[in-house]
Amino acid sequence: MTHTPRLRILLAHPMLGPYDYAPPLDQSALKPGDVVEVPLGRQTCLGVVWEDSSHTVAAVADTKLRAVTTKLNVPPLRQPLRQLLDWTARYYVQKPGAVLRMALSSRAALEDAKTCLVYGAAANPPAALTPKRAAALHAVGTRYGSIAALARATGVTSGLLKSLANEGALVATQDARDAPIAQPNPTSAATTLSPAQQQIANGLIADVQSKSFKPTLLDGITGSGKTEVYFEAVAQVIRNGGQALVLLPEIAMTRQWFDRFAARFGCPPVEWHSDLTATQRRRAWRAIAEGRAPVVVGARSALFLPFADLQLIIVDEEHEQSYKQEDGVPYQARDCAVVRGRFEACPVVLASATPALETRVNAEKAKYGWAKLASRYGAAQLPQVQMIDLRATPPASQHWLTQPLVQALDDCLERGEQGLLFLNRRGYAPLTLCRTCGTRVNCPQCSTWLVEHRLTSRLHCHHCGFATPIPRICMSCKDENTLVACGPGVERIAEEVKRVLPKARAALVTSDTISSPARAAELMQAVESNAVNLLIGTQLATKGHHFPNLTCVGVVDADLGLGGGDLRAAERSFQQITQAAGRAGRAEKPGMVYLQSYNPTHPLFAALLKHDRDGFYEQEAANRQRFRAPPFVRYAALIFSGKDKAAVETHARGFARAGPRGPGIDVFGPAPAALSLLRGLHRVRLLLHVDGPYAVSQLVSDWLSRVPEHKAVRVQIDIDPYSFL
DNA sequence: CTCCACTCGTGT
DNA sequence: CACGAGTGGAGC
Repeated sequence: MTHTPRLRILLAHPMLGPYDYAPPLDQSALKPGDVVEVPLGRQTCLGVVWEDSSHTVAAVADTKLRAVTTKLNVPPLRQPLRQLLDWTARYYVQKPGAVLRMALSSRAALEDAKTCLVYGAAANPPAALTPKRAAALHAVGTRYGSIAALARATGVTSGLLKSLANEGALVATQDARDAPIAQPNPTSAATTLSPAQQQIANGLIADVQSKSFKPTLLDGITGSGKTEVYFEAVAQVIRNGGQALVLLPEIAMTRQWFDRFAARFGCPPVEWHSDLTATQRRRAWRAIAEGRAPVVVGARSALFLPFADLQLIIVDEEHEQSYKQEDGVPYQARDCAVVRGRFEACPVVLASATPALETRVNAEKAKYGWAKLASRYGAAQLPQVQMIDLRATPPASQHWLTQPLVQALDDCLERGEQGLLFLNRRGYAPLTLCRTCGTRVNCPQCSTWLVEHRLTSRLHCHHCGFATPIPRICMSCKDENTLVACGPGVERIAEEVKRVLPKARAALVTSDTISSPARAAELMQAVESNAVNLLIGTQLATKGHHFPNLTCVGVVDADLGLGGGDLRAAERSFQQITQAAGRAGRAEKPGMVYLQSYNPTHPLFAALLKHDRDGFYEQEAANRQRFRAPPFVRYAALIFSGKDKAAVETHARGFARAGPRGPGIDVFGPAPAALSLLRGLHRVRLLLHVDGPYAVSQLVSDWLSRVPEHKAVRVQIDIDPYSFL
C-alpha cells in the first residue's frame, strides 16, 4: 500500500492551527521549519512546516490534500524557535497561527533581495574614447556600484557615466547582495571595569562559554554600570562567532545606548523595531537568519527573530511594563526570553536597578542567578532624598510646585547645574469640567476623561486616539466659556516653570515632543551643551540617560499611581521614582531628590528616603503574600467585548458559571472592565485566581472549550495580566 | 480573517 | 422572483 506523505503546516493565520498538505508538485523535499506558501480556500497563505506528520490524525483524506505551492528561499525556522512559538501559544492560550505571525512579521523579509544593476569598468573597453570619457573611466577604476553611487564616488556626472555604459566601457551585472552588516569588534575599545563589575562580567562570560541555559538577574543600582558589564558577555559571543540579542524597552530614547555600543564595539548593532522600512527589515531579518548579524538590539518583538546561532539574551530594564504586550497576542517578552534561553540552551541576563518583584523572587529562590552591583561607578554617590509634605507647604492655587522645590531648582540652576521635574502624565490637564453644571468631558468612544493638550490645542483620548478641538460650549448645559482644566500634566508644569523659574531653559520630554530618535538626539545634544538646563518629563525622561551635570530631581506628584487599586501600584511607583531619582548625581557632583506628597508617611517613601531597596521588596512581597496576589498566586483575565452590552454581559455570565472549580481556584466577576467602553465596544471581565499547583493555561483552555463561541462577543485571554483596565 | 452558501425580508 | 443584508461555518 502506497502512502502519500503528509506535511503538517502551521499557517500564519490568526484563527487556524496546523493543517495537512501534500508535498509540492515539483517534489522538492521539505523539512520542519521550512517557510512555504500554501493554498487556502481561494487564496494563498504563509506557513511553516511544523513537525513531521507521520503521527497526525487524517482529518482530510490523502486524496483530498492540496499541495504546497512553493518553498520560500529563506533559512528554515530552527527547532528552538518552533518550540518557543509552541510554548507561547500554549502558555498564553492563543492560536498558534497568531503566534507564528509574530515570527514571520514581515512579508518583505521573506522575499528575495531585489537585484539591482551594478556597473564596473569593462575588461576590454573600446579603444577610441574622448579624453573626458577616458578620464572618467580612469576615475571609476576598480569601483562597482549603481550609476548614482559611482557618480557620487568619482565626481563624474551620471550622464557621462551612462554614455560610457552605452558604449560598452562600463558593464552592468545583476547584483542581489544586501549591503553587508557592520561587524562589531570585541576588542575595539576595552572598558575599565571596577573589580565588582569585572567579577560579574567574568561570571557571565563563563556562562556564555558553557553554552547552557542559565538565567541571571543583573541587579545593580542606578549608575552602577550594568551595561558595561553585559557588554563583556556580548563581546565573548562576538569572539565565538555567535549571536547576541539585547532587548530594550523603548527604542525611542536609546540613542545614548547606541553611542555606548558604538564606542565599545566600533560600529552600530543591527536594530529591530516597528519603525524599520521594508528594506531595512528584509536586510536585518535575513542577516539574523543567516547568522551574519552578531548583535541584534530590539524592542520586544525581536524576541521572535529566527537567529541562526543565539548564544546570549539580555533583557535590559527587565522591570519595564512595555515588555508586556497588551494587544494582539498578550505576552510578557521578559518571561518568553527566559523560555527561549531554555530552548536555545544559552544564558539570559535580566538587568535592572529596580527588578520586577517576580524576577527578584525567582532570584531569591535561586531559580535565577543573582549578580549584584551595590555601588555607583567611580566617585558618584546616591542622591539624597527629601520629602516635601504638600499638606504643610501647599503650592498656591493653580500651582503644583512647592516653594522648597522651586527654591532647590533655582539654586541648582544658579550653580550652573541641571534639573529634572518628573510627572508621569502627558498633556496639559487630565480633566476638563464645566464650572456651571460639573459635567466632565468624556471620550465618546471610551469611558475615560479627555486630556487637554495645549501643544495641539485639542482634547485627546489616550486610549483610542480620539481628538477634538477644545470646545467653548459645555455640551451638557450649553453654557459658554465655563469649561475649566483640572489638575496638572507636564505641559501645565512647563507653563508654571515659565512663571516661577523664568530664567530656566526648560524642555518638555514626553512621547508628544520626542516623536523620533532624531528628536531624542536633538534633546540629548541640547542638554549636553546646556542649551537646556531643566527637563520636564514623563517616564520617558527617566529612562537610562546619563547627564553628568544633572543634580536636582523633583517628583511633582509622588502619590500618582498609588491609588486605583492596581496590585502593582506600589511596585511601579517605587520603580518610577527610583529611576527618576537615579538621574541625579551620576558624576562627581552630589544629587538631591525631592518628593512632593500628601501622604509622606507611606512606607514606600520611607524605603525611598533610606535607599532601602531590600526593605521595600520584603515589605511588598509580604503584602502580596498576605493578599494572595502574584507572584505567589497566578491570575488570568478573560475580557469580553462587543457592541451589544447585554450580549457581552450574558456571555460573560455563561462563562462564569462554567468556570473551573477546585480548592484554591476562584473566578471573580463578571465586572465591568475599568475601561468599560473602549473604542465603542462594551467590555466586561472575569478574573481567575489560582492558588495551588495547577497549570493555569490548561484550566483556561479547558474552560474555553466548554463554552460555545458567540459571534458577536470577542473573548480575549490575558495570562498573568498587568493592566486592570 | 475571508469566502461562500444560505436565510429572510423587502420590493416589484 | 430578484436582490441585499445578515448569519453561520469552513478553510487541509
